[in-house]
Amino acid sequence: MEVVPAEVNSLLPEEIMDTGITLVDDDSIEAVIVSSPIPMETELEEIVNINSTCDSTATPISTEPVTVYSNHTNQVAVNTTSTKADSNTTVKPAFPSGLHKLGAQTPVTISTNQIILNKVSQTSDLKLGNQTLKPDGQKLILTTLGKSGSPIVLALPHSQLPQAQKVSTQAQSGDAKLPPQQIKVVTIGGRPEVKPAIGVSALTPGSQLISATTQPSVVQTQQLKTVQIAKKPRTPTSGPVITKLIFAKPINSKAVTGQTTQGSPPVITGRVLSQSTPGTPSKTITISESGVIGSSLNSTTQTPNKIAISPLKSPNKAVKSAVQTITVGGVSTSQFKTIIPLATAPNVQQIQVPGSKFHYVRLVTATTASSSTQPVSQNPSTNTQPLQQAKPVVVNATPVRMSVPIVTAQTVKQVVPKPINPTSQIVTTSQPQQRLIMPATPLPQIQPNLTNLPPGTVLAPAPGTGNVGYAVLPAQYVTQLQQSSYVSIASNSNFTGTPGIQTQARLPFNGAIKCISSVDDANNNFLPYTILYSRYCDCFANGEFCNNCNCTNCYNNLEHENERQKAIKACLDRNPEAFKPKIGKGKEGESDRRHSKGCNCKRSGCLKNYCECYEAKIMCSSICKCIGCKNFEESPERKTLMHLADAAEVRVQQQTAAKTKLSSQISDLLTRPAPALNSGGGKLPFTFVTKEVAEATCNCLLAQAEQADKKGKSKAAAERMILEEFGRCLMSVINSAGKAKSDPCAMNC
DNA sequence: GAGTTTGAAACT
DNA sequence: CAGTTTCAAACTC
Repeated sequence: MEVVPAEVNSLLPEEIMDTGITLVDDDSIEAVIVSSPIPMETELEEIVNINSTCDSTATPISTEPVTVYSNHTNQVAVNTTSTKADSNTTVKPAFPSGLHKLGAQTPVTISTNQIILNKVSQTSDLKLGNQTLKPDGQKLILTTLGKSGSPIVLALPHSQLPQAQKVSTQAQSGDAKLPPQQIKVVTIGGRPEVKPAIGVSALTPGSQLISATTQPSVVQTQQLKTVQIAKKPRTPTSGPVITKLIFAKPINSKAVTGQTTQGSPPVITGRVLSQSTPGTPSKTITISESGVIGSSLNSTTQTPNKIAISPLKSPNKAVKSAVQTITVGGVSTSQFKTIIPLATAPNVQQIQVPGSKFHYVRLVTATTASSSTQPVSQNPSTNTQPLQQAKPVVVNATPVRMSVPIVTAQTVKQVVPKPINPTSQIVTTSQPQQRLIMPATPLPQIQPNLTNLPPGTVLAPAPGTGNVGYAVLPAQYVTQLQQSSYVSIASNSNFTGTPGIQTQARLPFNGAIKCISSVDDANNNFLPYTILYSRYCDCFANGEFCNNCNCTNCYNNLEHENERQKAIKACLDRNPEAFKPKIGKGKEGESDRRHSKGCNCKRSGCLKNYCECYEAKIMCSSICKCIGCKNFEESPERKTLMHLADAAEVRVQQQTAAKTKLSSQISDLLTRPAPALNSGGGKLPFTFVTKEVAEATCNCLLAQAEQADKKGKSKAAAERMILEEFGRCLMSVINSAGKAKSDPCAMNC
């Protein structure tokens, strides 16, 4: 069983979507540890535990420390030291120089920082843009799409090498719990300031190193995180299980204030992890790294259905977004999302769960279901390797068929307590609105009763009950995943922008409508990024992938990441400020917030939502070029509008309160026993409004009307007379009711 | 829900 | 920089 530790998800969308997150000292980079093919997903620690418990001696562990170092000649060399005959791989930075200028001067370097880890099973070289990947028998190839001046450092410090090897040795001795052919890893750097092999932190024993180091003096240090995909011994019948892992990680941060920080480091924005096993198609691990768009991070904001890829959302938009944050070890991080290794050639099927607000997806693979998945140990106490990772919860579901009512994630996590580093503990306090459950192994059916499982939850089969496990992950990933299933390495090789992907746009699952972008011209030629994405697409403008947008020919997705990156670059070329928040902090003495460019309204008087200032609930400033602006402090129109708005709001509140009260009273009345007319005590006034009383009252009112008419009273005066008469009638009724209460015969007499 | 208005962004 | 075009959101009916 393979699992992507939920912790990995801390790098994923939400975190990045945050509009106000301030890049503090670290930005995290996760090392990805991929061990070989496994049917199920689970976190390493747990896997280790499992292995030690269930099969501690059966599986010799060999780790494959990967040493990656970068030199300053813009080459990233990946040295892999493993018990296997791995050879070195040299990867040249791929990105053309054209991209380089972005990073330095433009905070946004989304397009410039991608790292693709290809696990190469092929003998031929891969070419990605300017990069040439030489498998050399290596299992992983690290490529960087980053700026040529920004070497990506995948370095295992020389000082660490022995240790890593030692670990490997220990593992082989049977002591370790890691399965054979473990990992490879991968750390991603790619910042300009990154320098080779500095300050690499050693992972816990059994972990492999993968580190990205940054310049020590650099404020933004990168934090390592690891993704481990444990490899279990394969049974003769086992088939390849994991096909791809896709992590889409948006870029960190958008500054609410609009202030930009200098030299914001690139952040991993997305990854596609895949794994190849002998006899199976090669799989790739793609890790894209994007730059932070000159924004400071100080809060975490997430739009549920969007996959954020950059901190571009304007503050006012961000306000609308649901904020999902979790605190991990005192550090606020985004909620994790986990993408689980999928079976090869996954066939994703949506599952509707009645009553559940989550979407589930069933993944059915074509591979044999009898694979090598081993029952997961449920004895966490045997886990002696506290990895600094969050762990997916492994649930020992009864003869697992995920059809069984499963404990909620929270419960599950309690069930599987595990000593972990506090900083890596996953605390899920809020859930995305969509979840996906994906079987780690082929399964004929899912009987969904799996609500409330947080992303990252791994449902493992009970021992001896089969090979099916599930993991919960956000729906958008599945959408992306599904799309990406069409993408092969070949498509990835289109990094140069070759018009290879064309017209194959696929509608999202629920496909909606928006972002209609052309892909072909009349000659059926590929139209490059300039029109790939509608500049009017909010998702794109906000640095998000489209998801459930109803787009037509939408390229704003993971599958078309290359084109998308180009589009981003194009936008930035046109306007370096394109993705910066429109609402920023004003000058000294001005209001706290103001539009960065100012509005240009002509007809709306800046008092409608057409005006970006008004929409942001700020007043126009000196930089606005609006005509007939009424959106200033002393504007009577504005004040009137504000008063009206306030009054309307108050009215709504009052109405709501009145309705609530009335509803409560009616409910109360209905629940009371019917008043006994002869009880002498429970009579209510309305019980005295008989037909006769009503007729008499109406006669009185008519009489008043006639009298007013005779006297030549005005309409208003007549109405007043009638109302006064009506009041007297009501008083009479009430008085009669009061008397009747004290004297039951009063009304009858 | 369809049609109109509006202004941002792109284009020339 | 200014005028025009395109587009999606806001608005109106």
